[in-house]
Amino acid sequence: MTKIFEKKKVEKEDFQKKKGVKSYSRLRGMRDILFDEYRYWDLVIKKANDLSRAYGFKRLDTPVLEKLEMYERSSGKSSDIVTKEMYSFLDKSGEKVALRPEITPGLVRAYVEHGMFNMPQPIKMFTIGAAFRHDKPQAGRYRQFHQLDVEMFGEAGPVADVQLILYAYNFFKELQLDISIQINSIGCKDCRKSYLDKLVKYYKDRSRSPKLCVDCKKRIIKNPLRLLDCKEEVCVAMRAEAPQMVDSLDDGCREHFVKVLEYLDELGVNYNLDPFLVRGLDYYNRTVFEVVLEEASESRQMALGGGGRYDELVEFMGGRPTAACGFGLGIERTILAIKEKNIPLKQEEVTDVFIAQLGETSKRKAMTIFEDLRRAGISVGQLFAKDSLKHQLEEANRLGVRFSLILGQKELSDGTIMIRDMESGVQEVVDLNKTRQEVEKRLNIAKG
RNA sequence: GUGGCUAUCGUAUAGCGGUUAUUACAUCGGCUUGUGGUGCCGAUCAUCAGGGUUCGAUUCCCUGUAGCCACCCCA
Repeated sequence: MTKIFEKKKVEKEDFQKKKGVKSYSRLRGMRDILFDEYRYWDLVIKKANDLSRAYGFKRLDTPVLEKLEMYERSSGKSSDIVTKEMYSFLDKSGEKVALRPEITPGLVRAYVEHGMFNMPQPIKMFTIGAAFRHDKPQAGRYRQFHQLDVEMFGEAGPVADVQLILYAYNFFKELQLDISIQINSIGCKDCRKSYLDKLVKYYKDRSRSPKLCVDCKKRIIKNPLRLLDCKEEVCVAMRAEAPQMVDSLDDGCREHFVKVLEYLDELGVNYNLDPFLVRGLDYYNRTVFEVVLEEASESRQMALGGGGRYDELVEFMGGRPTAACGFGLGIERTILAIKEKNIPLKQEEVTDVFIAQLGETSKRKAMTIFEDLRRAGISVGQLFAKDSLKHQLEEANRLGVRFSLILGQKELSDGTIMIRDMESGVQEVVDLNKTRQEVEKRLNIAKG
């Protein structure tokens, strides 16, 4: 290290020590959402609001912090999300609480707690908010991430499933992303039971079970359904011959699933039947689906969203037996996909006119004019914090305004104000009392 | 949680045992003390942290941290 360098470094450290300060950085897997990023957020949130309105879903937000027990019960005490990834801790009163690892349970809780079964069914709701999982971070995967969550309670028929899938489908399509829907039915608790017996029997066969990977040897006992989505080569090969859930559906479940698919065909929704699709949460039954990006070019193959039916969950969470279904989709992942596809964003909001001031008295007057123009619906830029005209016009230029108003001592004493055309550089002096009219006149001409 | 790759000004980068650590954009100042956009001049700003090897480390090694990639899982 050179001497100069060393000296500088020591100075910096000394400075920090003397002041008693240090700098901090974000926690791992956490992100700040900066100004430019918000342009994407606005786009996505607007699409969510528009579609929710169109399909009749209303917004409902619940707290990010809830009782730990609630997630253990709903998402499943054995699920990875609950056992390995949840941020849970004791609060100051000693209560076991958790930051939500997913959003659905909170919405179910709200449905039950507010007695929504007494309202006209179905109840259709959506929420946009943060969820937390202590995962190992990667692109599109953060410890605090945001989901759009859409749920429908009190409708058992296939139209409910279809409307949700359609919502998800249109959401991505209208954001110009090429996605496909992976869909499957995992039956109800009755027919799934007999299916699982068949499945376990298949895998326990002496010709197969010794070859299974380590994880699958556990799965066969703990959660046999998950045998199906193992990525190990041997296990993938083995599952080709395995009995499929769709063949074991009972009459009710089969009829339901067939109807869902018929509707989707009718509506022209591009879907893939995936007999091995199972989801990571315990509460699903019948229809399950995932949204994946079509682009084969990207090696990254992350689900943008997923959901399904959970007809038992409301009762399981202490409510009246209520059929329900829903889905969640990742905001960050959606934005990542939009960025990777280079989908152009709308231009930022334009500012119509800038007001510059020179000197204390004109600053006061300029602030009043700013308010007048603002109330008249004109979008006005300003930099009252700086006094030099140079700085102010620089800012005006950054904002891309068509006209700048300049108010100095001279204008103020004459009762006038200067209007500068930023393209031509032509400046005119007009009556201060007619500022608004003069601005409006010029803006109208400029806009044609 | 497991394995791999990476880490230089705000951003994007060059250098790879001895340099005044490169360049561009951005930022700030000046040319122009009441005038922006293009021009010219100048300035500020970085080797992720800690240890080791070495006469000497930004460069090599180890550990930590963070990001990325694959897996696990999922959004």
